[in-house]
Amino acid sequence: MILDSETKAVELPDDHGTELRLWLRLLTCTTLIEGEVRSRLREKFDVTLPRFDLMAQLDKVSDGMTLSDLSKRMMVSNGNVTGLVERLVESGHLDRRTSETDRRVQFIRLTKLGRAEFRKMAAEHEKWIADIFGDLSPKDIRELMRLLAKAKGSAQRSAKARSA
Amino acid sequence: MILDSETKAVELPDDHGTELRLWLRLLTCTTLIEGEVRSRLREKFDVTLPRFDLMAQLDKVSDGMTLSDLSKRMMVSNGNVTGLVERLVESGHLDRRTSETDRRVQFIRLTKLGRAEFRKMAAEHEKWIADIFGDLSPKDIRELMRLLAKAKGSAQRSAKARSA
DNA sequence: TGCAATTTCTTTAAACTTCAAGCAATTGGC
DNA sequence: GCCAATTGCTTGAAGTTTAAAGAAATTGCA
Repeated sequence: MILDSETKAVELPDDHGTELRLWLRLLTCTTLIEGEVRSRLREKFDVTLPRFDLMAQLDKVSDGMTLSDLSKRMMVSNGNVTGLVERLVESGHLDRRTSETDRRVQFIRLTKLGRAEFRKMAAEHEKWIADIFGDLSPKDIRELMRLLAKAKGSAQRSAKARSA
Repeated sequence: MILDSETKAVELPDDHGTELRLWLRLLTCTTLIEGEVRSRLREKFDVTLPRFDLMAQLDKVSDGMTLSDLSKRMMVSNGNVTGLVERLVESGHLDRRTSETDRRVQFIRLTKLGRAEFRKMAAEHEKWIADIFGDLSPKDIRELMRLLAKAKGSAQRSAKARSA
């Protein structure tokens, strides 16, 4: 143990091991849960996770969303969304129509079928998530929410500093 | 607001909203950081995240690892690892040799080049992560570690129960 | 021993993903 | 109005990923 002049424990200047371990744990945890959700979606509804995620974004709004909005909210590339939407229009879950005022813009909406199917899946999905986090107390959840918000803020600060 | 007989706020029996919000926040946080790490790896070292992750697994051991070990540790499919290893052998970062006692098994190792390049990247990577989590106090980190461990355990319990 | 089950790895098809380049439309000076 | 910059979206190439099926080798048990 290393102590400073006032006899408090201090870190070595470049020991960044704890942050790295935190990141690996965060990643493991997310990957584990994501894999579980992916399996269940495929098994029960024969749907992929990206499609579910995209429909989840659209379910939040009634009047549709542009491709750019979707890619920002899903934090994936534009080209990615183009392909996903294409396949979901093909399967009858989505509906696209071009903006009247800006012919570059496409508004994407859930069709009646798409919304109905999504709602069924979402109800199950919510139960799965509740079970997956079932061992956490309400207090644990509040603390995690708080600390993750702080981590997110920190990551955004770091990303912004780099790109500046 | 719903109150129980002792006048404390209670949740509706199947309100699983808090767990869902927790999951979304966890996912957002991880996606954000992962994207940032991916960008920096590409920008500074022209390497993809999956390749970095694979080399990170191999760097932990001196005598190599089988493809199955790799796929378990990375939590990805077997076929996925086959392709990644193939490309990394091609580029001279990895080395494969067949087990003498079991001809199905391939031991994969970092080459001298591979290890040298990885070490350089890893040192930078560790600093990036430290910066990304820079706003968190040591106590925040400890708490997050603890709660994520609990979440992981809970998720594993849930996954196991389903597959049983 | 014999052979069914298991394990290790590869292959295949389809989907997902990013990045970079490019096209079309709009916007914002001037 | 003109035109450079920006915005919204698509395309193409390369790579990653999964799920499923299959090949090869080993194991275990009757």
